[in-house]
Amino acid sequence: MYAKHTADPDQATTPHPCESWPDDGRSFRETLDRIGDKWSVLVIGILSGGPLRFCALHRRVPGVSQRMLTLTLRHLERDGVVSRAVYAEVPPRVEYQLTPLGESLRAIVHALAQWVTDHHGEIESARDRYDAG
Amino acid sequence: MYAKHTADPDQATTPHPCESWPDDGRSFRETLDRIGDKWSVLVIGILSGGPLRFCALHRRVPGVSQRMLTLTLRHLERDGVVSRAVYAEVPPRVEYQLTPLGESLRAIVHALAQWVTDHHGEIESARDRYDAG
DNA sequence: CGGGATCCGTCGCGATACTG
DNA sequence: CAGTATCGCGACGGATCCCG
Repeated sequence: MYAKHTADPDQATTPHPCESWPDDGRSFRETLDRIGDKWSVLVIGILSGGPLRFCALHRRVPGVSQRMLTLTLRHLERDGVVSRAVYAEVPPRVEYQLTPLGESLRAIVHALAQWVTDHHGEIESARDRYDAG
Repeated sequence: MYAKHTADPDQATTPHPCESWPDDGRSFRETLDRIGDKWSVLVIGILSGGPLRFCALHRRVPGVSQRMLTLTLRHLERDGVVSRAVYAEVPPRVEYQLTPLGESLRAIVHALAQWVTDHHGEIESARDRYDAG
């Protein structure tokens, strides 16, 4: 809206992609919506321990429904983050595991898990303080 | 709702032998729902560049409505990630900035931003491949 | 066992209008 | 400038049934 007042692109004032997102955050959003949706991070974190079958995965994400787990896995598979291996056996077996692309997310997901673990108490007390005041 | 047929509160007695998660994901979810919601990461990333007023923030997250920006900021404030400073002036001025807790998220948010930037192309081609096959 | 299809409630989220 | 209030739609997500 207001970016017409000068011919000079304002990229000179953006040293880090974080403070002023490239593409104004739109291309970020597309990807972020996958990584940041309700279950993706949990699934990626769990799969970082090794390949798992659907049921085992389901057991380890307590709140998720089969539908959402299926959808999450489909999205992650579409984005090339997890791979799906079907073994034509009886009973049928399907194993999911991280692709190299997914592996490259491990550090971030683990850092996030660590952060949440470390600061969960702080956040809870912050909420109490906010709700009290 | 359904836990009437047994005296055992199953939600607290599931010692998941989780290989990769520090907990079973419940407390993780509570916090993750805030950090991982649609706009929080973008807002935190932008605020990592320094304090900003509401309008400036709004301008830097083009897709967000004022309503969602307000709600996001309220949630982040409640969780102690963002602080809100009101200056009783005319015109009114409100500045948002990261708290120390929020600062501790900078590295993760930045890493996430970097990852998205680095792998956005991979993900797009993965999607094309998936949609084609 | 894995998961697609369907029904359906909830609410996230945007658009709009109004206040201080 | 910095919000709050209200409305409404569409996506999200759970429950259920059913098939390979």
